[in-house]
Amino acid sequence: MAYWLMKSEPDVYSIDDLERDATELWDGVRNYQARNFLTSMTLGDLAFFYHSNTKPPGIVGLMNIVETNVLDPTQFDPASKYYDPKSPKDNPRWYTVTVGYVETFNTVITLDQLKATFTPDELWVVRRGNRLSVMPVEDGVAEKLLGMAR
DNA sequence: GCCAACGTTGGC
DNA sequence: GCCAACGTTGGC
Repeated sequence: MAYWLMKSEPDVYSIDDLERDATELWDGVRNYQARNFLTSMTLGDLAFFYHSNTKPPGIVGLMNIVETNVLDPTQFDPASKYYDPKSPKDNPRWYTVTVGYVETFNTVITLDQLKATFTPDELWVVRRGNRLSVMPVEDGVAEKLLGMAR
């Protein structure tokens, strides 16, 4: 079982939205490196939910992966902001996962705390200028994060 | 295949 | 709202 970190702007989709919905198709990722991480996820993997573009940014909870290699339907929807007219219908570019709600942490693990605890090599989210929205988290780092959250 | 222009992300 | 970082696009 692997650990991941996935970002979302809470104004767009938050941990509270996921708690309400129970599961959600994680659509709209349009970056190849992030897509490759999504397609390498397996059932039962756990993912930290990170709120970006908010005050304070940080890890707010935990999700699990309940469905893998799901076609992202928004790539074929001209009305969607994630529409990708260059994605071939017979060889779609964008696959993702369905996530399930696991828990909301009692306190946000803020970006400041993350920077104080982990090096940029240990946790990519503290890398300067990092824009990747899906990234792996090493087991040891994940266990430390769970300890900080509880 | 290079690289300038452009668009987006995301912290501050 | 600003702007640094950086991925993508498109002209050549």
